[in-house]
Amino acid sequence: MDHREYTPLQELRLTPASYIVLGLVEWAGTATPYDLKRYAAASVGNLWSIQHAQLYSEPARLAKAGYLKEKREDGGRRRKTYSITARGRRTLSSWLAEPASETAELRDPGLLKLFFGADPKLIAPQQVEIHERKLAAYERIHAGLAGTDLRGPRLTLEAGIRAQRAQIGFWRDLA
Amino acid sequence: MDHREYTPLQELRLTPASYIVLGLVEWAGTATPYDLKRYAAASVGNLWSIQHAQLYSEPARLAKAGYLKEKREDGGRRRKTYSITARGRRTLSSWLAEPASETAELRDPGLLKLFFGADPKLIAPQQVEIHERKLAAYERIHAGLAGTDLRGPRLTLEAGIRAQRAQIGFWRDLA
DNA sequence: ACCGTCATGTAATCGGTTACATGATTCT
DNA sequence: AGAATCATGTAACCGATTACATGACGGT
Repeated sequence: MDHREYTPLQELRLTPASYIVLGLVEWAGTATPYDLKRYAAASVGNLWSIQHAQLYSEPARLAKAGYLKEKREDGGRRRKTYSITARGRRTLSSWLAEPASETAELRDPGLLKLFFGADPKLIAPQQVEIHERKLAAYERIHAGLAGTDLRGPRLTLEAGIRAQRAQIGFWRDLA
Repeated sequence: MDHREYTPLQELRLTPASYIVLGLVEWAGTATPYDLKRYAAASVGNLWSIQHAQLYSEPARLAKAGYLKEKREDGGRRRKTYSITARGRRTLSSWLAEPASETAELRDPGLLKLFFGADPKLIAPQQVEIHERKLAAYERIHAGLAGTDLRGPRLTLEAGIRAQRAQIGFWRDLA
């Protein structure tokens, strides 16, 4: 008797990058890797950046596993266009429904230097500058989002704004 | 005529993990991978965590490139012990001296879900809980550091504490 | 025509993670 | 004595980054 179970198309680990792709494709309805690149750069990229090459490999992986549908255009470039499948949609929404258990790390190169004894006077000014620039960018985008129905991105930006303000305060006090 | 330049022992990219190892080894004077694991878990790990397996491979890489000296003990376990070389020290301190240009990303799984439309009511409570726990841990460690000469770690913790407070505020307001 | 930048994609490499393994201690 | 946890290490895999390439298009 054969006890092997039915294996789904492919077993793969879903990483944050996977969910980013799934999320963007669902939002867009249909997208080529290059579209994804532009969407990501203008939105999630601020929170969680992705290399453009991965926006080619990751959708392919997801398609092979049945989360996305892949369609190749016939003409010249033969671009690939992706759309989300029912399975993909289910996976995405159940990910959204369960609370995130993992905690984020700071992973700030500036802080790392500080940890190992870098001179605060030396690095603080640049850090202030960096975070202020980020803050300004966030606020600009946030303003552009007012009145739209993009609630998620708007809220996320607000979190980012608070984070930048906190860091600016920290480095200011140091300098 | 031969134009090849003198090549250093090995060309390798120094990643944050490299500097963490260099920094810890310099601080400790001498350390085995297992030592590094313990040091990291108790200190930098809060800011930038590292898998323990990498604390075996990374020192080996660094040693091959001349940043660390590797010594194998003769007895039973034949453990490897690392210490920093002059080259390693130079590299570390010049890294410390130049300001960090790259900016840190939030990379918070909770925020990522929020971005893609997760229900705030659903995830906010857990996020508050997570960040409060982190905050408490940081404050405990910070208290234990008072009066020591570990300036870098102390300052870093203060940054972490501010960051946690900012996030707690954000998620509280959401809920 | 030429040059630079944007558009679009593939290939190769490697850092980092996960999985696997086994000896030593401590606890019950 | 057996179980559980700590100590210590290697192997394999793979996601992510870097490098490489070429076509289209707008400006000079």
